[in-house]
Amino acid sequence: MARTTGSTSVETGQRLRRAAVSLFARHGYAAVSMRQIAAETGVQVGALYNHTTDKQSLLFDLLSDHMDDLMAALDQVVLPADPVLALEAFTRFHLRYHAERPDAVFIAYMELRNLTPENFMQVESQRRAYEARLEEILRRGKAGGVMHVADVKLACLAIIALLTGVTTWFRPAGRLSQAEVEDIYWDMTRRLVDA
Amino acid sequence: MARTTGSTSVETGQRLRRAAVSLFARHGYAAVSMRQIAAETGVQVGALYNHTTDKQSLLFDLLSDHMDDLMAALDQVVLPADPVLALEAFTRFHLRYHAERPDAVFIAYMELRNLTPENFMQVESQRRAYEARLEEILRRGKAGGVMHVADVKLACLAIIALLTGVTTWFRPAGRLSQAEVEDIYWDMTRRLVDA
DNA sequence: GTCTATATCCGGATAGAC
DNA sequence: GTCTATCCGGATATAGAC
Repeated sequence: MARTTGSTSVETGQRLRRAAVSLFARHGYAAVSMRQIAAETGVQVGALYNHTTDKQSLLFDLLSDHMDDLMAALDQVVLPADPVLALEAFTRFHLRYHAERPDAVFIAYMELRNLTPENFMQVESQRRAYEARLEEILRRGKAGGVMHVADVKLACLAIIALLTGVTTWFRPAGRLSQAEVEDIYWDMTRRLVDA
Repeated sequence: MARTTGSTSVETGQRLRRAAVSLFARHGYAAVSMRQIAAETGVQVGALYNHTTDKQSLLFDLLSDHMDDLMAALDQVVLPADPVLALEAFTRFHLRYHAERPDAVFIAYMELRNLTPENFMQVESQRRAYEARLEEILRRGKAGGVMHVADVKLACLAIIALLTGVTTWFRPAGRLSQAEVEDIYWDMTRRLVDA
């Protein structure tokens, strides 16, 4: 189906990526076929290969670009010098950014094992760079005596797990609004480090 | 390869399940073939079907039995009447139980989407029953004024996410021992509810 | 209960016309 | 850039001998 005239390479490429993100999130990378992706994109199978070299590259690009976007978005946030305020800013940013892209977030941590070892290492290092930002905040808070952090690395992992877990159940039409969830989670995060 | 004499149905069935858990955890349900499972089990493909009706049933049985075992193990734990002590007991139980079966835990929350809708509903209800135990503790702690819990449901989900996240990185040979991790996570959990 | 062999289908990826 | 047609390997599951 779907328009063969008027379509540019960029547009089809975008539709392909959106289709892949949606399908991978719902069924998992390994369970989704290139035929399904083609159908969702609105082209025939062969045409996909004008926009990606193979299925693995498609997954890698989605994950790697997601991490790039996440880092770039965090860089736009002005993190206050005060560690507690910085932690609040980080918490709210993380929740909001993830709430806006549930599918991309979901595959970013569910499909890591379907990357080739080289691709996995690359994405892992991007993820560590992101976590390092949080670790730095916790380290400053601990050094300044305004947070109780027994172990910076563990607190970092705990907070990330805590916050990212929201994406597994949050629905905009649910009992709580995004803003309410954000407030409650910031409250819990703050208490977790005793700030 | 593999003994055809001296093997009983039960033994092969156990080996099959162990092989499946290990492979599913490493590569994901959809990415693992029955051939691989057969090789790891030490039998030929056809023999697998004496012990499971199909691949989907195999996954379902693993997940459902895991949830049953988890509930049964929790039932063995004597939860103190005091909510804070009960939360500590729950936290330590959860960490220890999950640390002992990293593979089973991993697939129990990674492979939910590969269940058929009916099977998914069944396992989901088992999972909710487990979470209800934690919710009850938090509800009592809040009612008794010994915990600060803005929202019981969210605190429950947050704590589960926090604790279960440990399985994604914990290795016995790592920087911290199981006991150290347990203490630090109980400390963070306690602070999270301000107990 | 396990084996070998096979039916049947679906997967990723490519070739070549338009 | 997209289409149709196809190669080819590997998937689940079954049949029938031992």
